[in-house]
Amino acid sequence: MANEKKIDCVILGLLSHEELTGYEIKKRMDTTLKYFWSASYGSIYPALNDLVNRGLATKRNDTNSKRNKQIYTITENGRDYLKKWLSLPIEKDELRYETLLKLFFGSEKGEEQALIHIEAFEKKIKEELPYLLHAKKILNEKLNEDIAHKYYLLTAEFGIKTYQTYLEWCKEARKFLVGGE
Amino acid sequence: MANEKKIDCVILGLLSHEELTGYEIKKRMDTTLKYFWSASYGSIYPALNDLVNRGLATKRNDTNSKRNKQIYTITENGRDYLKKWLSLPIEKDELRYETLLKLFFGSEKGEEQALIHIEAFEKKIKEELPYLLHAKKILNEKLNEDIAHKYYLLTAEFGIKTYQTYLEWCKEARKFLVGGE
DNA sequence: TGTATATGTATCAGACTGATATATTATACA
DNA sequence: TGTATAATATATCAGTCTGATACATATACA
Repeated sequence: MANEKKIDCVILGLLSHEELTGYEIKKRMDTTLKYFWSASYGSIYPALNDLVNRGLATKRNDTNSKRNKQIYTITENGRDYLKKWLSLPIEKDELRYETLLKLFFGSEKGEEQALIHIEAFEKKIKEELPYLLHAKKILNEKLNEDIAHKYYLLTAEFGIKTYQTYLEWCKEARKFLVGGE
Repeated sequence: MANEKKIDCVILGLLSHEELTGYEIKKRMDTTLKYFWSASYGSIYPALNDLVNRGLATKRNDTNSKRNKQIYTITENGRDYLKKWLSLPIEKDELRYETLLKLFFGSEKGEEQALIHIEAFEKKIKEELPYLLHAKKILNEKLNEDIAHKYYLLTAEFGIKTYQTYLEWCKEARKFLVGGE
């Protein structure tokens, strides 16, 4: 145990809310989950096959659709597996910010280059923040419709608060770099 | 190009400041850099051999030490390579927080379990924050001793601000989960 | 003297990414 | 109505990196 592959757990987590295709799972990753997790096709599709083989999910061909859609559904075993994983202590929370890495080694290239990276970071955060704010608004309105919304809201709130802090830091960092101190 | 392996760049970044052994590089990763980057022995040692083969670093046996120490030094080519990488736009800033992932799927196990994860997260942040605050103090005192300290300070400040925000979020999240709304 | 901890190098199975290939269907718009 | 473009959908793979482990020596200290 404790050898739960992350990709299996994320997929089961998503399937615990709704039936999905591999493509739809990737979309959820790239929109909703991207603020704190990510996954590639190269891990999603093999994992889906594996989950079916282990009886944690079932696969059926969507006859309604004209496409060759494979719809995946979580099984009771899959739900148990997910619950067990959710009960285990967190193994790792990891930041992997290339911006901070390049800034840390910034003396090699100087202030001008550091400012470029900070401003690019600021721009990206400013672009993404509205999506989080919008999600918060919608989730607050529909808070009673689904128990899961409460948990979604907590993670959205986390993103909003940290992004706002990032923007404050950007401002200070720019000032610090330009104005000596 | 733009095919710079991250591990090569981090190592060259560290070597641009001082000569180091593989073991010391790992220590820097686990102490200073861990707030925004990480690396394992499994990538460090092969990368060091590779850097030497490509002429970006040199290796010499420490004759002073009784141990079989290999000390690595950055070359001029290595410094150029590092500078080039520092000038390239940031490819990816990534958060990988298992805490948020488990919280997002929290409805499956309920509030009690969610609180456990939030409190564990809070505890870890509270333990780590003093190190960042201490680093900030030291860096501020020695700001004039080394140009690099200015850049170290910026990343420490980033960590402090975000960690403080995390703690605020923890407080609110606990309140939100316990007190209905 | 013993033993626990720190220093130091190295390797490997397995997880995951990023890119790419391939094909079909929906949609925009001319 | 035709057609180019975007979106949907699945799949694979070389290469990167982790986490674990193995092994050996040096140092602190009891």
